[in-house]
Amino acid sequence: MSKEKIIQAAIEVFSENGYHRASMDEIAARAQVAKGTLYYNFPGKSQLFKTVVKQGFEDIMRRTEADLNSPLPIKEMIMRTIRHHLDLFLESRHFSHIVFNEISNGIEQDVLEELKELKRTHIGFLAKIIEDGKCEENLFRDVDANLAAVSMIGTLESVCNYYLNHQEAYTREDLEQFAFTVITQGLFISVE
Amino acid sequence: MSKEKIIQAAIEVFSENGYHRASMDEIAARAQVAKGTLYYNFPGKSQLFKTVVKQGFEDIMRRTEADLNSPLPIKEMIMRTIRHHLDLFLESRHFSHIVFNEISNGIEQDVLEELKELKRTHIGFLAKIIEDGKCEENLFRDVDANLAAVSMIGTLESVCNYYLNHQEAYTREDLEQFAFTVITQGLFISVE
Amino acid sequence: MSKEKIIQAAIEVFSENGYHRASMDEIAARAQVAKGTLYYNFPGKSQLFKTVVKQGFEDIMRRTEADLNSPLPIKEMIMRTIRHHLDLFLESRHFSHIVFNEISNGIEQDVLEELKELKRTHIGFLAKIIEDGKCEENLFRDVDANLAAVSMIGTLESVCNYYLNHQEAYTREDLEQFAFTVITQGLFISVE
Amino acid sequence: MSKEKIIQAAIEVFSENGYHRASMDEIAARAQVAKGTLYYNFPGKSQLFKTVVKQGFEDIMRRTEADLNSPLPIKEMIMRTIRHHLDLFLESRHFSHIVFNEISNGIEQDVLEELKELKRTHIGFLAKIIEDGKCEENLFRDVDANLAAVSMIGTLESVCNYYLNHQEAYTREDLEQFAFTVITQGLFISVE
DNA sequence: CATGAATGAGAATTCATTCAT
DNA sequence: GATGAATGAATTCTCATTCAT
Repeated sequence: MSKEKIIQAAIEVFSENGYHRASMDEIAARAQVAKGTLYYNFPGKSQLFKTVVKQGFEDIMRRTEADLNSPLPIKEMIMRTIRHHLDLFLESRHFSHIVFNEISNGIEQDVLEELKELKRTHIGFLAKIIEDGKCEENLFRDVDANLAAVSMIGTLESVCNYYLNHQEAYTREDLEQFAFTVITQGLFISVE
Repeated sequence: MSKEKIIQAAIEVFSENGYHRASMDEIAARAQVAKGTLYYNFPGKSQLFKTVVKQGFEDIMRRTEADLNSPLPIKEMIMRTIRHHLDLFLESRHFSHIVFNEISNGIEQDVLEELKELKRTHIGFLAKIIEDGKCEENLFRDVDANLAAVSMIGTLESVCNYYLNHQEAYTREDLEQFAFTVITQGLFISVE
Repeated sequence: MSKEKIIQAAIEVFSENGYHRASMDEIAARAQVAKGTLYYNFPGKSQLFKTVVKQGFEDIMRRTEADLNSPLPIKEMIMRTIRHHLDLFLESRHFSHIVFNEISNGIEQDVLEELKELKRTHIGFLAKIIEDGKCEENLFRDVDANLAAVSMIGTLESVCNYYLNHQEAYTREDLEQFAFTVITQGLFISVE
Repeated sequence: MSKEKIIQAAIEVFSENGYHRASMDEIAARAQVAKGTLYYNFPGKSQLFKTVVKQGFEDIMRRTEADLNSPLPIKEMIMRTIRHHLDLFLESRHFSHIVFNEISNGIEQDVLEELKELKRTHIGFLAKIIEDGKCEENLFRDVDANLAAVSMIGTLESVCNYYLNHQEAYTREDLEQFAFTVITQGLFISVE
């Protein structure tokens, strides 16, 4: 059906170009529908973008959640969470960038609000994993869980971006290992 | 003189809107010069952007360097580096975002190349601080210094972004403390 | 439909102003369509120009060819060819000028190449008429047919241009007669 | 002095680009003077253009006249006239094109009038050579001398243009010979 | 449901010209 | 005489959106 084709095309185009550089023309072309069809299915560019972003967030949360169903040690949970986020970030670099960062630019206020809400949900989702970990195994440092979630996302996104430009220097496993280490243990060897 | 006024206006406008949303019209208006004056002083939008970004990078590196030239313990150096980056990020939120993330979107190829070079320089600058620290005090974990630099930037930017939307919940000192902790020690309390 | 209206308007505007003085705004206004419609139908100014020129060339060749179908004495064929070219040149003075001369200025290289090709085709078309004449009636001097074609066009265009500025002094018939004489017999009465 | 440098630069730039594509910036750069200096010496672009065109006309007329002041047979006079015009046309292809054709486009009315006057003078100059020939040797056909002059210019310009694009196929001598033949005797071998 | 022709507001860029020094 | 920074009108082109079919 058109709607699904459009969303897939939109994911591609937004991912490759960012919100502003992405054009409805190209999305339509990529989806192999007429431009009018875009507007038949979505009220406008920003709404289409919202749908795409929403799907991305839901996707990563669903994937992560599914993988965390069975009771696992915290370390393993964090490792898996990192892995799922790396997957998403490496699949569609710009998309993740948009999702986590570009939400602010030139989008209608109301859509913007919804996007921020989605972002909050995602941060909350990660924060909850962290909070749960705190209670269960007393492994986490007593820091604000939201900030912790946010810093984790920032690290992952930034590191992925660098990796994508220097793939010759690292393997995907290096990346995972590095991310896990730096997120959980930081840069210093030990602090009294 | 016009050139300086334009750069200041451009910093503002690019910071507030990102590269694509920023219009030469608004930059000219903000700088209180005619649109032609922009093109008299800069070959085009992307070149102006490059100038602005360059200035930002040089600024933060100069500031940081100036503050680090006396011999200091590593911890203090990292703390100050973090502080300077937070300063920049909080001063011009979108600007830092652009500088560290948006460098990829729809900018002329040649300018893009120069921007990437600037970015590499900055990463190298941070990596060097980390490398030096490794040698001198044996405090750093043996991780890749470039990835370490990149992850640090990612954390700081992401955390700043969150902070700017939740200023009521945290103080600037909270932020600094959190960033320092999470960057140097990670989220976990102890590791065997 | 828009496309045809635009081409007609473009012929007018290009004819009256030449390529560079012609503005897309005016073409749009003359065609009574929005500016965007121009760009919906043609990729840009130079492509629109190319279309217009192409149509002009095809037009004159078609008209001439149609009139030369039946077997005619060479003299009559040349006369008719001259007549058709005068028609075109007098109809749209600048257009013909552009077509035959302005092809060189500030047009994208690829479009320019196509225009030159069109011009070559037209020269070849005239040269063929001349070549055929040579064989059939042994009337033509043994000169290079391409140069002959080119000099014929030059004479006609130049003479038309002058005529358009001095219409009070000559009739259209004078013009035709003069062109025929000077092209076929030259300025001198007789040469041994 | 500046004035002369500017004129030389202007000749070059107008020749290479035509009136509209030529920019005052480039003329200034080519003349190695500041842009203001152009306007100090000439009231504006069109006036500068007029000066340049005037100089071109005067130049060719002077050269031709100098070469024709000894008594010569008509044929030789025509040959020399053709030769001088070919010289000019081949030296600065676009310039001659401008001089003989582009004078009409988007130039201020008053300057345009002066340019037309210059053109008329040149046509008159050629027409006079033809008229004189008529009287003296009774060699010329009894055609309008102005039209004859104009058609001669058209032939020469058109043929030069073609030659410049096909230099591999003809020599300069071929060109001269062809031009002389076609102008004086036309394309047909004999007429009853 | 779907189309695609048409729109028009807005953006970047060019360039002849002015003017204070 | 000469300069060059500054101007702003004009120009090409883009693209989200609308609407009749």
